[in-house]
Amino acid sequence: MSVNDDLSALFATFAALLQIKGESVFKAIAFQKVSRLLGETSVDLRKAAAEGSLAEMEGIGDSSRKIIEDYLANGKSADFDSVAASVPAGLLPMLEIPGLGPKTIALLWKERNIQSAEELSKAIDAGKLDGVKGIGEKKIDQIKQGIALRAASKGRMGIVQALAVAEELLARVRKLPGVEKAEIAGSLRRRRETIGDVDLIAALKDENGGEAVAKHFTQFPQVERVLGQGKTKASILTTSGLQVDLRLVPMAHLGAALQYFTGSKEHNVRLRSLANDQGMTLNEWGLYRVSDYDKSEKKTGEAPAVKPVASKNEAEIYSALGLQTPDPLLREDRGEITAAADGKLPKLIELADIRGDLHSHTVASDGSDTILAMAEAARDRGYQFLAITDHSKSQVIANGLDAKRLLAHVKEIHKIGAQIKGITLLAGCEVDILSDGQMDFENEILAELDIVIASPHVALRQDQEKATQRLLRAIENPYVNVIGHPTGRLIHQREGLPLDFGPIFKAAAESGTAMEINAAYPRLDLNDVHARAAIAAGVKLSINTDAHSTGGLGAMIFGIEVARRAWAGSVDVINCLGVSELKSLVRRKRPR
DNA sequence: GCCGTTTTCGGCCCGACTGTTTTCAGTCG
Repeated sequence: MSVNDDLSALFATFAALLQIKGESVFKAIAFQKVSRLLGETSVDLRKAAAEGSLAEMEGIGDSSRKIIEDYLANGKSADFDSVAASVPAGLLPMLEIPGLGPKTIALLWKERNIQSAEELSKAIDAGKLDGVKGIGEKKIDQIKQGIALRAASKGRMGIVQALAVAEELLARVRKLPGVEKAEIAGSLRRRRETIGDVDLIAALKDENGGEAVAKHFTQFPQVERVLGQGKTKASILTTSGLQVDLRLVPMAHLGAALQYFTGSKEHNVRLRSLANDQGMTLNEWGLYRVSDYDKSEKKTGEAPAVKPVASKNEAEIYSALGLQTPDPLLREDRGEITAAADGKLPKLIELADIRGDLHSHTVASDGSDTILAMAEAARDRGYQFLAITDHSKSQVIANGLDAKRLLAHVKEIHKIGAQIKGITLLAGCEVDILSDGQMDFENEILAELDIVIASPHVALRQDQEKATQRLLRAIENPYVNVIGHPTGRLIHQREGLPLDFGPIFKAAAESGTAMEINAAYPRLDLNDVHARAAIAAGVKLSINTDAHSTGGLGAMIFGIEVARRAWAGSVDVINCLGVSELKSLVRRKRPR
């Protein structure tokens, strides 16, 4: 964990503590914002504090600045510690129980001295919650279910798995008789790397047909448990442990619902605030003039009885607010609304811009297909080139190639490349970056290759200083063209190297070394935030699948989506170059 | 706690749903 991550976590916990203590919700929200800001920024907080530029970051005021400075100087925050000491630590995880919020947690603590989820379960079973004011039989039941639900749902699911579940359900929803149109919304539509729950939106053929559609939905074979069901919404837990909410709206309001439920929450808050500035109000039904809206009759679950400024599709809503429509993947309140207002949203990279994959494996190391099979599969995808990059000798477990085998492999790749039509094969290697930054092969060997990917595979628990120096040394090697999966992280499994990206991106930009977005789940490494910082530093990206079979080449789309979330255009990605441009890129870095 | 091209004080996004209540509080997304 970097110091940025540590501080981000500290502010998130601080916000939760304030909520439970019942302090101003705005104070808690302010700290939540600081937490998000620190988690996503590429600014090195240690440097920013030293230069006195902390206060320049929007959202960080005097109090937050002092907490950060205190933490940097002393390894802890006195403000935080004194608040933390006044609230039992066991209360914080209770916030994860659905249906249980800070007010109820505080109430149970004060009235019944309940200090953890375990104590809460016991108290419910022993009937000790009877007689607490504001907590009735149903509420107790709801809490009980919430505890069971938290145990049943497995937390956040990886995007690849969640997408598969969601698309299967979406196909079924689209076939239901009452449904005109249906789409995925929520964080899955934004393609976040992990998904808490899935939001589906369905437009009804008949406004009153919601109940029937909801009923069908709850009877799908994927349903493990029904969490709720009405005429505008149904909620289920799937057999795979994923919560899926289906929203049912009239066709005329589909755009507004899609916008609203795609979010993110922060994007929507900023957008609605912008609407207010312009005398309008935005909600899940549409964009309305405040003067009209205030006069309208509003019934719960029905569209307001007044003509909206916009509601049919997302584009007309953004347009009415004077904005370009940001791609769903950009809607994270990371500057997209300001850019949209200035007409400066980037032209994002697309799958069709990709001309080849620069990182793949064959049976020579730990892949399962031959050079020829991989080449044909790449050609079938319309690629102009494919780099074969099997592992180097240190990767014994992956049957890594020693120098002799590698040189024979290079010959073989070139031989097959000369025979096959319609695609250029590049003979490369995924060379291990050893723990001190040395390459797993001598430069004389690397010089025989068309392209070199250098990746960290071992010693992934190094401290920031060591890990950063290690990658810097690799970047400075004239034969290294791409740093593969730079952090080595595995989502949900491994943190990866705690790199200081500032100097790394600077060195990569100056030397003409690309940084990889490894498209294979659970790598997705670099992630969206770091990839965006890389682009800002002038670094070129390389999006690769790290395919270990012909099927693995299909993961490219997930790398593209990370790149889009990083605001990347095709000019930022070397996989969009032609073969000769690519070769001259490699040549430029090498000694003459 | 943070912010300001109407503000250095007074706001801070919005609606649905649920439960415990007779008019509202809490939770959620």
